[in-house]
Amino acid sequence: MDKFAYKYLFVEYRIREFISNLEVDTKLNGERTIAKELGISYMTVRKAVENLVVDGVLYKIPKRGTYVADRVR
Amino acid sequence: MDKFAYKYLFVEYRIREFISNLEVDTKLNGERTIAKELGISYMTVRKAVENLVVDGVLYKIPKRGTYVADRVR
Amino acid sequence: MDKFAYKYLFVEYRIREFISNLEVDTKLNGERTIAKELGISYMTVRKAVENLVVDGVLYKIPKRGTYVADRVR
Amino acid sequence: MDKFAYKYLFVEYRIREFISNLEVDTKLNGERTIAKELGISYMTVRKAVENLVVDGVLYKIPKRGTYVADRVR
DNA sequence: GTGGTCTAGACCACC
DNA sequence: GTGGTCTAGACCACT
Repeated sequence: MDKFAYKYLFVEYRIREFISNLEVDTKLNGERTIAKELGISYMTVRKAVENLVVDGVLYKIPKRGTYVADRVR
Repeated sequence: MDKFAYKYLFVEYRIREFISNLEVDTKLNGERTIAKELGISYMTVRKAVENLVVDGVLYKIPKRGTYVADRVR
Repeated sequence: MDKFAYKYLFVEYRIREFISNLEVDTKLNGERTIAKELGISYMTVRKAVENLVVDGVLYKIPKRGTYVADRVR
Repeated sequence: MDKFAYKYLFVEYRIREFISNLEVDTKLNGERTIAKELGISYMTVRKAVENLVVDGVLYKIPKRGTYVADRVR
């Protein structure tokens, strides 16, 4: 983790790793749950997820959840 | 439209009005189409739609479209 | 209040009214407090304040608060 | 810069880097100046700065300037 | 000079 | 066709 300039880059990496085995449209755990799992703050997870949405790796449906998109590599 | 300080506020109002009759998850026209319909630039429509996404009124799935969310009013 | 198409327009009106007597740079109550005072949801206040920031009537300093700006008319 | 998927992510990174040594409430250069310095368009800088404001890293006072917020790291 | 809005195009990746 | 990014200008209000 030391090699990441920002924590959220680390979180992004971990999420990418985690979802690489998942089907497209799989629902992820909530951001607060992920935060607890990684022992990291909610805001950091929020930022990481947001970036992954921008990257097209995840997509969000408000009030429903975050899902694996089709640009997972 | 004259009563709106900014065009994007006008666009927000028009979209809110338009979708008030629509079911959740209804797909909207593309942003470029909306721009043409309103005789307004694409980037301005993007800003309005983005605001409505922040408000939880719409949600976007990248490369797929923009949809009515469940926080309409 | 019936004459407002959206609640947040009503809230905007009330806030404008309230701050019209205040000095520039006066700190407002928190958005959740305002929500309770008006008996209205936090999200609605959030939206109203956001619009007033866009209008230059209020400005926000993250983690610190919302303040009366100099465009109060 | 090549390692960033989008220019605005590069700009975000550069600004984060730049302000990491600065005091809270330090005023940044104007967005057009930053754009020229980085040889990039004004609207792209605006998007990056907007993201950093959402992140709580910067805050803006309209017509006055952009400042370092207290959530720097 | 500042942030804010707006235009009228462009190219990209993906579906 | 979709959303997303980006450009290179413009005009505005206010400081």
